[in-house]
Order: sequence, then structure tokens, then C-alpha cells
Amino acid sequence: MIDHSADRAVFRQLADLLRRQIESGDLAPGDILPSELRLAEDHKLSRTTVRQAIGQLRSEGLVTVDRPRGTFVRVPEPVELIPLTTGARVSARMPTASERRRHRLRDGVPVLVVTAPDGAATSYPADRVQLTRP
Amino acid sequence: MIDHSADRAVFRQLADLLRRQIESGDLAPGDILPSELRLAEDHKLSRTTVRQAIGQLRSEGLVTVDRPRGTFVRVPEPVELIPLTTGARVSARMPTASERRRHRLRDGVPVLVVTAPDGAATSYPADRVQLTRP
DNA sequence: TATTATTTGTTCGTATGTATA
DNA sequence: TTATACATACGAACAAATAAT
Repeated sequence: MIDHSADRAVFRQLADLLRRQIESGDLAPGDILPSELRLAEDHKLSRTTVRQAIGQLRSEGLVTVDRPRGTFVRVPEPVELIPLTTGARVSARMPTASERRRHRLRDGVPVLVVTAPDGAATSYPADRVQLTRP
Repeated sequence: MIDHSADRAVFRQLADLLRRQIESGDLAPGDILPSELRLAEDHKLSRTTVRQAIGQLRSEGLVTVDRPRGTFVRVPEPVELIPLTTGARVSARMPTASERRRHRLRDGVPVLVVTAPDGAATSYPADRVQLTRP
């Protein structure tokens, strides 16, 4: 599976492989991934490289780490619908440190930012909120 | 500045330090950060640790790397306003690999996903698009 | 209750590759 | 051509938190 002579970096190849398993449902939401050491042994890689791959998946929001229990495929959160008021503008970005704390956001989860006509901005956790235009 | 005896990981302390410089404007959009080697020397850290800190800022969308010129404070992109049609739902998440390619997204930039009442979903680069409710 | 094993987190070091000025 | 700077990948060691014995 992993091709050291390939153009694509080894850690990206491992991330691709795990991502495919997640997207295909082979690794379902809530499932635990093999441990870093296990992945390193199975694919003949260093743990450093395995961690790079997992870090990639974390930044994509596909897995969450519950230390030291293991790394798990993210389970979708229940979504709250919030109606947009007239004149509102919607953007999205990665959260600031304080937003991460306030919303208890995990890696790879953006915030939705709603700016009212008067300039007041409110941010929402993008994994638990959808905005609606009624 | 960096306290090895502190509870917070050194690479997080360095990320905090650089983040503060960016947020205060001390490092302005378009400015180049000190090189990894320079940061490592200045703060008496390994380059690995410096890279962890910069990787954190990349995943937050605060800096972009133009290899091998250097690492730069991200410059805001011109924003296109797109009106929401009635019944649309808006969410945000990190892009898939194909979305990253298609929209030429850099690290730490989410996508805005608009789902029409018929279920058709469209994704937009969150650094160049804002959605409006007219 | 105490100890051990497991697993992720942090940090160091080293080496080589690649793209740019 | 050379120097610079980031990217990738290896290895090693210890810490911290949870689970198992």
C-alpha cells in the first residue's frame, strides 16, 4: 500500500489510506483506529510519520483523539438550526483560541460567523449549528 | 518568554507568542516570519518544536508557507458576496482533498456549504466568499 | 488499593530532498 | 553554483493519563 518511491509523501499516503477507510465506512463513526505503534509496525513506518498522518486527519476534522484511550472516527453531532435575520452576512474560519475553549471545539472544526447589519458578529460551532434562510 | 517548566507545551507557547504578534499587528499581513532556524536559535528550541508551532498557526489559517521563500502572515482575500436563496441551509467544515484542489485552498481554510431545499449542496472557499441574506 | 501496561503527547537529534534566490 | 529555507522521514526518550491486572 505504502510506496516509498512514490512522489506523494509517505505520511500523506497513510492519511489517504485511512481517509478512504473512513469514507467507505470500513472505519465507521465511533470506531477506534489502530494505535500509532500498531500502524507504524503494520506499515513499516516510524511513529513520527504515523503521527503526521493522524495529525492531517485531525486537522480535517475526520478523527478525534481521546488520550490516552486512542484515536476515533468522529461521530456527527446533533445539529441545531438557527434562522438568519435579514441583512446578515455569513462567513467561516478556524476558531480563535478563546472560541475553541468557549465552544469546546475539537481539532478541525471551523466556526460559522454571522455578522448583523450593525456590525455585531456572532460565532457558532460549525459541527453543531446550521444556519437557515427561511 | 518560553518557559520550559510551564504546564503548557513549549510549541504551544511559541505559537501563542507568534499569534499575539500577528493579532497585535506587530506582524502585519504579508510580513514574513523569522525562519524556522532563526526561531529555533532565538528561543533555544529544536527546529522540530518550531515546526510544530508553525504547523499550529497554519492549521488556524493565520500563516501560509511559500516554500522555500518563507512563512508569511496571511493576507485577507477579496470577498465575493453570494446571496442565499430561500430555504437554503448553511454549514461549514474543513474541505475534502478534492475541494482543496478545486478551490486551491490553503491550510486552515474551511468551506462554506450551501444546501438547497432539493438537497443539492455547493461548497465555497470560506476565505473568498461571504453569504448574504438579502 | 496498588501496580503495570497501553496509548498518546512532547521534545530532542539527525539526515536527506527540493525549490528558490 | 551556492546558500537558504521548508518538507519529509528516521530514531530515541520521557511524561501523563487511562485501563487492566
